[in-house]
Order: sequence, then structure tokens, then C-alpha cells
Amino acid sequence: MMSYNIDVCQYRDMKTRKLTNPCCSPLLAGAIEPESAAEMATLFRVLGEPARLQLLGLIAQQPEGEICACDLVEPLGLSQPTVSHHLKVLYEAGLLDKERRGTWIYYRLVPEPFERLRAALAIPQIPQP
Amino acid sequence: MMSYNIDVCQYRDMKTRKLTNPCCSPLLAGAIEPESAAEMATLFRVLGEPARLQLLGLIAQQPEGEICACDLVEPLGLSQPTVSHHLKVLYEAGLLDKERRGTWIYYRLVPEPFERLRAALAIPQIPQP
DNA sequence: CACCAATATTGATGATTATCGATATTGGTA
DNA sequence: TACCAATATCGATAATCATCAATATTGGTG
Repeated sequence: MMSYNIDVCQYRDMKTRKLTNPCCSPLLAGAIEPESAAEMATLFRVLGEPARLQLLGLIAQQPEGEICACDLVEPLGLSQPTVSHHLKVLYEAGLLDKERRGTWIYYRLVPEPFERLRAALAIPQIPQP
Repeated sequence: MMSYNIDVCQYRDMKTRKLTNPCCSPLLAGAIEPESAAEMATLFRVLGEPARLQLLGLIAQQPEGEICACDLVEPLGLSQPTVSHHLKVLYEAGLLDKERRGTWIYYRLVPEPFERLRAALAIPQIPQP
């Protein structure tokens, strides 16, 4: 398992490999402009639904990193239109990618927004100057 | 600034100092039981409101780590009852502590739930066995 | 083309909730 | 006690949204 040095108060983006500082992230590091708060709130609101969290969990669970939408209806115990609705919300929020292959549509996670939210939730350990 | 080794796929709780594995965290590491999803969704839903994110940002911004509720109404541009309502929601979700000192009530962040959510948002880098 | 399976959309309904003004409560002070 | 400031609660309203059945669309297959 790869391992590297990471500062308590820093955070390495999994994609860009760049270090960012969650201490200075929008959410918990200071005053937020209303627009920024609105953007972030939208993402959190999308996550604030049990069915959507279950969907994300099921997708993340796949070894291939993707899953057919047809395999998501039964485990959720919701109707097909409802599951389709939730997938659309997740997709339009930028949390999921989708790819059509024939009749089926495969969904996979988009890592960046999750990492952005993670950074935003980091609590500053050192008081702001 | 303190710095230590942390595994890409692990995560050290800021409070307990114990290592946990976000790869095995509820959200993005596999199937979620509906109850667990509901708990976590509740927290995310609480965060899914711009006014509440602004409140958290303002509180986190304070060097003392706390702020009087009376100083939160004006910067939010919302009525006092509305701000009081949002503070109550945050408090009842366990995201805020409050302490009455005379007429004033001081709010501060509770770190654990934020760290729990951070762990839940960690995307597994290594496929599940 | 017709037919079927997977997925999306529509329309309706019930539940939740953000917001406010008005009012109540609480604590300090005179 | 009376009075004031800070905070909370109440009641109402408007908006959002999760859910479903019904239906439409899309793509493959014969």
C-alpha cells in the first residue's frame, strides 16, 4: 500500500497530486461568500439522501469501478423511475459519470468533487492569522 | 506545523489519534445499510444549506473557536428567528456545541462529525477484496 | 418492420422545510 | 418589582423534492 508524508493541515489531491491546504478551504476555514456556500451546499444536499448514499456505496463497491444501472434498482428497493431520478441528480451534480454501452448504462464515481468536499470539511488545527 | 506519515488509504482521527481506514468507511467503500445511510444523509442534509455553511465558516473563522450568536445575524442577512433556527439544526445534528454565558450564547464546532464525514468521503484507491 | 428490455420523462401527491412576523422566554440590571 | 436585550418558539406560507404509476424513448434483435 502506497504511503507518503502528509501534513495534518494539508491535503494531497488524489488526481493532480498537488498539495492543497484544507485550513484555507472555503467551508471551515473562514467566512464564506454566499455564492461559494451555495455551490457547496448543493453538493451536500445531493448527498443528503439515503438512497443516493446507497447508490454511491454500491458503485464504489464494484471492483471494476462501475455498475450497470439495471443492477441498482433491486438492492435499493425503490421503483425504477425513482432510482433513475437519483442517478440523474448525482450525475448532474458531477458526482457520477455515465457511459452507454448498448441498452445498458454504466455509472462510475467522479473523484474530484468528493475530494473537494473532504478538503472543505477539514477543521483548521491552527488559528487563522 | 506537525506532520506525520499517513497512508493514502488511511486516515487519522484528529481527536482520538487513532488510525481508521476510509476504504472501509460506510459511504464510498461498499454497500451501506439503509440505517447507516440514513444517519449519514442526515448530516449531509444539514450541511446542504448555504446559510448553515456560512454559519460554520464564521464560527471556524474565530481565533477563540467560538462566537456569540448575536454576531451571526447581521453577516448572514437573515432574520434573527431564521438564524436561531439554523443554529438549532446544527446543534441538534451534533455539529455545534453551545454555552450560555449570561444573556449570550456562544457556539463552537464539534470536530468529530466533520472528521467522520471526511472519512466517509474518502474514495477507495484499492479495489475491495 | 415489429417486438422487447433498459432507461428516461411526465404528472401528481404528500412530506419536508426555509423563511418571516409576532410573541414568548430567559437573564441581567436598575 | 419593572424593564431591556438576547434568544427561542409559534404559526403560516411558499418552495423544494422524494416517490410512484403511467408513458415515452432508446437500442438491440428477429
